[in-house]
Amino acid sequence: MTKGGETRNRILDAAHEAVVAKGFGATSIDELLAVTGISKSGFFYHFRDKTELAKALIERYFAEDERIYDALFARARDLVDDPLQVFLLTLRFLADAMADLPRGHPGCLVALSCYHERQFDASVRDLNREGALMWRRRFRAMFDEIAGSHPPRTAIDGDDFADMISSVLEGGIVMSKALEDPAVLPRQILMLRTFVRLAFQAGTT
Amino acid sequence: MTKGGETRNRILDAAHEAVVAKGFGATSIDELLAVTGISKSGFFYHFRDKTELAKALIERYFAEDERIYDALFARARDLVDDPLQVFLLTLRFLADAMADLPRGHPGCLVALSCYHERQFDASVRDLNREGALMWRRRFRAMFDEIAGSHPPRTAIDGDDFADMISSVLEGGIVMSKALEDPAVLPRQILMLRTFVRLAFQAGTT
DNA sequence: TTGTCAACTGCACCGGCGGTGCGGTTCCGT
DNA sequence: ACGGAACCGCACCGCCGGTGCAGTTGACAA
Repeated sequence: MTKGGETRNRILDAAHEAVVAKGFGATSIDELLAVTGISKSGFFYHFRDKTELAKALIERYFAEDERIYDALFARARDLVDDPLQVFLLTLRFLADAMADLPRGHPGCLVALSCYHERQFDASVRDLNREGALMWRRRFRAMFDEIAGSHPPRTAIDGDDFADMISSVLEGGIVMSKALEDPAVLPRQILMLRTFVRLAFQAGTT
Repeated sequence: MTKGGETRNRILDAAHEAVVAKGFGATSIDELLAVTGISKSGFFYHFRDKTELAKALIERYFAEDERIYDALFARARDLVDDPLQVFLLTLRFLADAMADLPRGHPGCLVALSCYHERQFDASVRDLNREGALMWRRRFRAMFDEIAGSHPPRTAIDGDDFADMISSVLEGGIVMSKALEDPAVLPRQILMLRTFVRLAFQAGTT
């Protein structure tokens, strides 16, 4: 990591913390300068403008997101074999992980960008879209794998199923925030787990 | 309606349109003045500050939201009797209504407030919480009514079920925006319908 | 008819913020 | 010894949220 890269990361760290806490619009550049101890010129050396900061933030967010899901799925695959059980266990892990966050999920940058306080340019929208499609592909693959051995009880479109996972996660975060109750998100993830179970399992357990 | 009330509403109309299109932070007061033709002093005569504008916007949004759901449920109750069928039909109506919006759902003010571009004060948070609880009560009542005649296939908490409805709606809006595809939201509502069907119906249809 | 009050207008001004421009400095690798 | 990456310092701009205050208009009530 070059020295420039380190500074850039320090700015991104500070920015991420402030943005999830207060939103992008309410996070001023001056404030990030104060936290990181960098000068204004230094900031604009690394980022052309605030929008580019947002882009970098989202890119980093997706990378981290990928890493987390990979780890969660891998852990579940180590413990069970059946694709359906892998997915159900992953959702359980995810719910546990969300429940362990004392102040709840800090907020998803995709949703934050959608409710763009500032009108972002096309590149941010494309980034967002690509991220959402990444989720769709991931969960869609899982759906196909499960459906291979467990015929769904009712006709379900794979993409719709995949989007449902993302929707409940995004919606769960929103509802957790709105209700000011961090427990809502993990409980919603478990509801999603129930849905998956009902969709694929013949039994009533 | 007094003259003052009319002007206030005109401001709120303009504000609502701009806010769902660009976010709260990106909507300037000056811009609202230009659209409504009112003076800056006039604006601040009606609203102490921008936060109070947000509050008024959210209050109006909830009132409209209540009205819409009441109408949807009433229409469904007119057509079918069984509580489960009423709910399934309502979800169908809702999906159709969302599909009819040419540019998709413009965005929910609750989610917008949660991803508060500006840090809103406690009163806005309370308003948001009250709105989310309103949803919970409404859908919870529906759940209880259905569960009375249709024992769920698996143990489901009523509040979690109710929040699931809100979550999928909120998440569906986010995913629709992220994927830049208005069709995602209605499809997610139909997925939700599938979930409700699976949760309560013994048959596999 | 006069007074009163809600509902504004017009204008000057403030501080914060995003952003620009530019000249200088420090330090690291070659 | 030199060039370039990685900054610092500072002056300046325009927009925006917000304040303060004096003045105007029109409806309605005494």
